[in-house]
Amino acid sequence: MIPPEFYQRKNTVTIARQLLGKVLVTTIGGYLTAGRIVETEAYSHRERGCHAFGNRMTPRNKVMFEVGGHAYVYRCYGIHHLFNVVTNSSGTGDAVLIRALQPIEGIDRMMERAGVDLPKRITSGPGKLSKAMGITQELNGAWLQGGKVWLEEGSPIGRSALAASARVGIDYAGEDARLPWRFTVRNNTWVSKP
DNA sequence: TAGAGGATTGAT
DNA sequence: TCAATCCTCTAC
Repeated sequence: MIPPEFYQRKNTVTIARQLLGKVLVTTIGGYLTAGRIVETEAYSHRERGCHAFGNRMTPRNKVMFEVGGHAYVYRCYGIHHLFNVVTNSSGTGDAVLIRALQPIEGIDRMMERAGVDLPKRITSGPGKLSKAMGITQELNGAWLQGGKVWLEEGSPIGRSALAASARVGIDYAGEDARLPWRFTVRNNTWVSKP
């Protein structure tokens, strides 16, 4: 299990990069499901793409201001749940969005939850991967050290296999939308299509 | 308290 | 290209 210190470092962008290759595990509903992280996005309170921009705290995003190592889950477009890992120190407001996984354990269960019949369709985006893993807003604020959800060490991603690009779906962030803070595993089938 | 809009998805 | 769908935030 990855210790709290991993999440509590200052540089959220570095954490987002290092999360690639690690394994997200949930035991929701009594079923073990796990997937290797192949796509992440960093969000810092210093830029407009982030819910916590300008240290703005609301009932929705208050978990982002907890100390690194918590889960931040929120509903988007009234339909989808998005799963984030809170980073940095208490009161900062940084997080990393998990956008795509390569299924490892419980693939049948994940397909059933997502309502699809092809493994490839399970995690083709942040909304669907949350559904497949059983992640709901009940996990908002969960401590990522066992219990229902946590991360494990996986296979590290080599420098040549790592790609950085602009983040998705935050046009409203203006200049900040162009920051190369989306990290993917190059040529990996499971990375979401833009 | 009303109104606008969103870190998405899948069908057209 | 666009609707689904509902919670959250902002302004009045």
